[in-house]
Amino acid sequence: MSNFGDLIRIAREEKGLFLRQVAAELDIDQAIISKFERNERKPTKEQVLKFAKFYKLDKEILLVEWLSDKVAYDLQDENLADKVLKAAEQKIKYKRK
Amino acid sequence: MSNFGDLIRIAREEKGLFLRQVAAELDIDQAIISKFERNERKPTKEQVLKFAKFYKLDKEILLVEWLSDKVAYDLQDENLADKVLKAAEQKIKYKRK
DNA sequence: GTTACTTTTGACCAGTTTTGTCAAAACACA
DNA sequence: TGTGTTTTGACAAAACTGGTCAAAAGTAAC
Repeated sequence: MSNFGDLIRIAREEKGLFLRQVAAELDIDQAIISKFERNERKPTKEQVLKFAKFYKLDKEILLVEWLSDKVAYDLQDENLADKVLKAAEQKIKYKRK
Repeated sequence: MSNFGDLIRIAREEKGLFLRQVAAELDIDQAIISKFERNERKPTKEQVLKFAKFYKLDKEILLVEWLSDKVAYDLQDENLADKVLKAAEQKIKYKRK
């Protein structure tokens, strides 16, 4: 199962870059990027888009990864997760009208 | 489409109680309960459980309503909502192992 | 083991968001 | 108008986030 951190760590390693370099390029502290890569902290949406652009990753894929990490995190210790997701789906559909 | 606020407002009206009375009973400021009922504020989990107990509503139903409101809110302006929910579902399933 | 480097950890701060309190305003209705 | 309920909004307190930094831990060559 993939997650946001893995995606950006793999992208960085494939390009052979150090945290320091990415940090300088994106103007984000390297300690924070380290935490993003280990899923210890969640980036903001702007940061997600920065990563997508810099690593040339599909914006949508990265955003979905990021948001679903967040949702899964919110529901992690809820045994009601399935019901919640179904209900949320209905509500979102409803709002679209 | 139901939501947390409607459920507790209807429950209160069915019992013919005033906000003041519920507030005293649950030790929550009546202004806040008024806001919960109009979905202007989100309660904490503890508060959700207090309402379930007091109104004798099914705990699970109320929690699902509350959590799905939250998830739907988080994803409201994301056109990726469907993909996000599917991905989150997979992640939760995966974590269960 | 020492050196030279990268990554991780944790303490701290600042800014934002959330939650609670309260009283006044708005509303309902006899 | 008078008596009650509900809603609103300003404010404070508490909790949460996001960023900064330096020290600690890890890695590899020598």
